[in-house]
Amino acid sequence: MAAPRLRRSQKERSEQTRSALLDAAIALIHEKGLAGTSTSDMAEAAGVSRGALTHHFKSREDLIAAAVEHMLLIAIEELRTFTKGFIAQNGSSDDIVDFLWDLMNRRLFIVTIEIMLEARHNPAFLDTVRPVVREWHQALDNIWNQLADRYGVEPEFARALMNGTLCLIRGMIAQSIIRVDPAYYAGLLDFWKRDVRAQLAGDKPGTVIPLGSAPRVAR
Amino acid sequence: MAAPRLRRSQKERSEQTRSALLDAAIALIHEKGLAGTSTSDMAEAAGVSRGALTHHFKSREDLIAAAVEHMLLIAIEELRTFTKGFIAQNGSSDDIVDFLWDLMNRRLFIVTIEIMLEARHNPAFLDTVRPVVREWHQALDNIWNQLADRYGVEPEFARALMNGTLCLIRGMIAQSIIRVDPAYYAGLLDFWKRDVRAQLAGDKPGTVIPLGSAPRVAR
DNA sequence: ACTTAAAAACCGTCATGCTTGTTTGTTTTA
DNA sequence: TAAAACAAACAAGCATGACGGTTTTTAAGT
Repeated sequence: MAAPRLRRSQKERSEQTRSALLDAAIALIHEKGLAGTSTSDMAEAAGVSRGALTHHFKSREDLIAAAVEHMLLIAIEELRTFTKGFIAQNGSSDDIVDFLWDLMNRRLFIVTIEIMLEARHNPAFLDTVRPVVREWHQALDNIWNQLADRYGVEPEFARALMNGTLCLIRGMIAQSIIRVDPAYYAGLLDFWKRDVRAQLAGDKPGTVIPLGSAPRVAR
Repeated sequence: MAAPRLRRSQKERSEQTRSALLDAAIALIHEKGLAGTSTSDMAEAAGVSRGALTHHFKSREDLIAAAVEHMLLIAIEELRTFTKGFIAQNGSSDDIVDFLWDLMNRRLFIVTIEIMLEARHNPAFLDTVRPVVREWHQALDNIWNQLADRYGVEPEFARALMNGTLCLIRGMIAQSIIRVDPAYYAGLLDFWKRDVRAQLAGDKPGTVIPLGSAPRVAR
């Protein structure tokens, strides 16, 4: 944005500052943590005054909640786009695992865990974010069902498998905060992808066995 | 503690207040989050004055770090005790999964994730907690090795499997913050336990197949 | 087209409350 | 009597929400 347009409609002005604040909030929560992100920080990062912030959001918490909703709605959109492509191109379960890993690794996991930890002891905040989180899980269920269809397994089974995938990814990212070791995580993910493949092919016994990245030793 | 002993040695007094502060810190971090835990809170919860707190710890961060170390050392001790029992009683991989789930679910995961999120953007703090985290992982590796021995698989393989277990558990607890559904988590854990069993029995093809809790449908 | 009044967006200051670390004083033990 | 443990008051800083004032846009009205 070289030179801001000299004349913008009220709606444009409003939407632009609002949007800038939402983006800044997410970026700051990711970078400095929720507790380390003050309203002044957010206003400054968004390039607006603190007064503008208070004009658009009635409290800090209100802004945070809106920012999280904003982020999740975008993620849901990405997920839906991916799902369409997945169906169209006959994707494999590996693609889903990779996609979720990338998606969560950007900012999604860190920001959501910051939010969840706050929500854990702030019931009002929890109620605020609950609806959009529900929407997120519905979008996930949708792709799980597509997967079940594709591999001819029970939806229940696919859901368990994929929820497990998400949990594993969450846990891996959590660990990656202190243990920086891309190869380790890549290995773990490969391990899991093979496992998922085998699980989905479970009705064809012959193909199931070769899991795990390391050779086994006779007992 | 009805009536505090009227006469305690300096060492006793010191150790008692120190210990009370460490315990209070962990309890409060678990209950109200790291950011929501002030030095006044900790002193009050420990039943000592804030002056006593500042006498024993040179800063809030110093106390927090000591408390985390305290917590992890206890967890390491528990892990070692369990490992001994595991070997003595010829335990199964299920026992390990159950043990880790219980252990992490008490306070360990929530508190560590609070700490890790802080450490993520506070290098000095990260350096402080790193050594004890390393010790924790060494204790874990130890039990992984025992497991590998027991099932006659490559240590590398057992480590991958068990690190995956830990990641899964972490992710599950993270999700459990917003989704309260014990049956769901129990199911996921069963699912995983079966998978681990199959993986460890991987060199005996015939026994591998029946994973997953839901029946499969022909394609 | 031009003026003008209202509304919306925006800005900056102020008051309040909380937190931390410091410091000075008191009690308990050695 | 000295030192350690403990207690309480103090000072400085920061964050939030409130508030009064300013600029920009909109919508009439003529």
